Amino acid sequence: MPKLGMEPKRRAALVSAVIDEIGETRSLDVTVAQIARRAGMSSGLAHHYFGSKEQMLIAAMRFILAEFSAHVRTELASAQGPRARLDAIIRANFAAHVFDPRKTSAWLSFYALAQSNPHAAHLMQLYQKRLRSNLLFDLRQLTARPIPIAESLAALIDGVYLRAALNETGNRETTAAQVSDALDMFLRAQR
Amino acid sequence: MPKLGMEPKRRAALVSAVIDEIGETRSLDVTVAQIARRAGMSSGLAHHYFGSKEQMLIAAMRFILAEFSAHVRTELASAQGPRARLDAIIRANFAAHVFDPRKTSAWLSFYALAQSNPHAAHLMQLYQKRLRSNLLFDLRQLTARPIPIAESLAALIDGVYLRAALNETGNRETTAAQVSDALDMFLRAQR
Amino acid sequence: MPKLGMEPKRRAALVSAVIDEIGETRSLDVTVAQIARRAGMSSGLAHHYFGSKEQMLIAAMRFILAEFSAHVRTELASAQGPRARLDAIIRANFAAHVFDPRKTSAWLSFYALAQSNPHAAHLMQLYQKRLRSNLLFDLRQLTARPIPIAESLAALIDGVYLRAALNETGNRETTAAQVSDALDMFLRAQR
Amino acid sequence: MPKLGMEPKRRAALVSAVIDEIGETRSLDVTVAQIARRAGMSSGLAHHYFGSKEQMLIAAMRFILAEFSAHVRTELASAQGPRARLDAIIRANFAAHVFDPRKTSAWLSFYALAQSNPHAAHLMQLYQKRLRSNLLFDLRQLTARPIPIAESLAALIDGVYLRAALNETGNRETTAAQVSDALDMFLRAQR
DNA sequence: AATGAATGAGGATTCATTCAT
DNA sequence: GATGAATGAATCCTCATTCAT
Repeated sequence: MPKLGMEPKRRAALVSAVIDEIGETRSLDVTVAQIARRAGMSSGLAHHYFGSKEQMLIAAMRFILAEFSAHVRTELASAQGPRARLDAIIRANFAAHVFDPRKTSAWLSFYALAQSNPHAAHLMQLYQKRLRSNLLFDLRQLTARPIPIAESLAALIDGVYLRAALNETGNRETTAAQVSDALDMFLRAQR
Repeated sequence: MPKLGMEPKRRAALVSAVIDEIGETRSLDVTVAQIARRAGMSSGLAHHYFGSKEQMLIAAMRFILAEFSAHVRTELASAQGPRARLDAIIRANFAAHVFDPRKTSAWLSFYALAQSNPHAAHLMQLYQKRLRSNLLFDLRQLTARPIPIAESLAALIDGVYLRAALNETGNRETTAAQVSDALDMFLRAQR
Repeated sequence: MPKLGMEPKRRAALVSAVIDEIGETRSLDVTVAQIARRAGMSSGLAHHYFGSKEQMLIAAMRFILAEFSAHVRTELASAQGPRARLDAIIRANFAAHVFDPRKTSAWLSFYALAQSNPHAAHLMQLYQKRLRSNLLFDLRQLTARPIPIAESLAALIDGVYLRAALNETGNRETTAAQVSDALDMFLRAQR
Repeated sequence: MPKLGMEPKRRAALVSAVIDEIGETRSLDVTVAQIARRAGMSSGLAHHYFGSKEQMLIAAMRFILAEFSAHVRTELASAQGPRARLDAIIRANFAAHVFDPRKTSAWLSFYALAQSNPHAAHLMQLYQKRLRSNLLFDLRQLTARPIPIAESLAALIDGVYLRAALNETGNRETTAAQVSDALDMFLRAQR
């Protein structure tokens, strides 16, 4: 059974299985056995690749974050001008794959995990810093008080995401528009 | 040793212990034994009063919610006019005892729990509905489009709270002011 | 099922089960489940009382040591004069219950354990110190060079015990006599 | 990479790794993976050469025994007369490489293993028989009662070694002298 | 009411061994 | 020969829950 170059595939399958499993149970109370079974391998192999359950969870979190970052970059690439770029960021935050119930469920669980797990906390801070600096970069060109707006906007994005994750209404278009509108208000109020 | 009228005290001690324990471990991974010990009784007695661990968690969540609601009412009682009342609500959301790390930690954990536990989900919805209707009541007197503003404001409050819970910066005055400012922007933009 | 005052009984039953189990498998590779079953309880309860498997092993070692010490004291109590006391000590080291295959097997395993386990090492040192000081006390009255004789005698006792444990010849009378004879030679040589 | 004549080297490397690993962990709780890694090969290859972990342990024990035997022969070769030969044997038992903590640690672990493992028991008996017959051969020329002295001397050697293994005092010169002195006493007492 | 003894299922992790390549 | 992927049984330990007293 052992094949060459299986490691990346196995790891990817496990990370995906972690997200699926969290999405299905809607909690972090998933067992390594469940994850491994879903990924089509034994629990022993899962440990062989990740060392511990915690590492699997962190890898899943990292994956979601990386995927999200990639999406932000893609959206930004095709945006013209600071206001359009801000909309691109907002859109990325509420894109289909980010809003996928499996992902929102995982993300919300990771918020809780970040309270007690240093690795998760670190990743969460990374996400927050990136969002903040992305927002600041464009806001600086649009307003004289970019910092409070960036912070409010970041909080708003997280808050909207949080509520959406909990209610699973999933009205994505509305959601992104709602945040974009709020941004308009912030900007107009500064004038 | 059985005394009359102990039940309310025992239940209160347990609820308090649940919150303390969650606050200390910063997660829901607390054991009934830990909770009971902290509350000064045996784990058997804890079960006697609550039937299950889940009920203890729900009771703790309910307690936090009730305490918060009471605080909102108190703040509202001394507020004059719709704008002042909105500030009262905002203030209540970031009051010392609500912002207490033990409470934010518990609240964030409950967010995660609400995904998989129907009782927790129900309480969470209750909280959200109350906040929404409280905001709407006053916003209706200040703007022609109260609903989107209420929703954005609610999301902002939750987002700010979420970020605070994670970062434990705990700069409460700033936080409340930040949200109040955002509200001003929302209102001004509507004019 | 829970009864009052069960703890001492349970602990004693577990300690005895540990020794029996080690004696039967003739190694430390015994499982908590086996021990608990032999002691007539669940593995959970075994952990409840001892916290860990290691603690159970240490408790068993401590028990054997205590039992041995008590026996030495008993033998010493009825011995008259230094030479007779030394014989009493030697006799105690090869008494029936000490020479019980279950005990020798456990003791030999503990020798190995003492290499890597600090608690076991500590108990082993305790045993060695006691033996040494017991021997020295009487040797001081019989010879001008008590220390080397005490050390040789202690090593001889341990060596004879070790060989007996391995070979299970169990010729106890011969064994004790052999050591006593050696002691005579040591003493005569000093004169 | 397969080279001719690698087998003896691989086996030697593994045997050496077993001893090092036991010496380092001071217990038999070493994994095949650790051993193989230390020997610079995969765990699969280790099995290929030895078939099982048990065989590796036995091979290590056999190696130590063979090395020791060779050393005894060397020492004996340069000894003149029975008393000197006995000293040679004693010296060999406490020679630097035999007294090496890695070796004493392994040897003590093998004592424990010999209780439950027939192969280990067999090797242990082999060692004991050889020591006994070596001692007897020369004692016969020095005393009328060679057997009890041989047995006491063997026990003394093992006991001293055991204590040294546990305490790691490693005062080799003293140790050998102590045993040689004891032998003198035994012999003098017989006269 | 109150205790804490008792259970036993469940879960993470380890590891010798096998085997496809 | 050589690798290391893969398995899965085994084991320690935890913990919610029950229940005799």
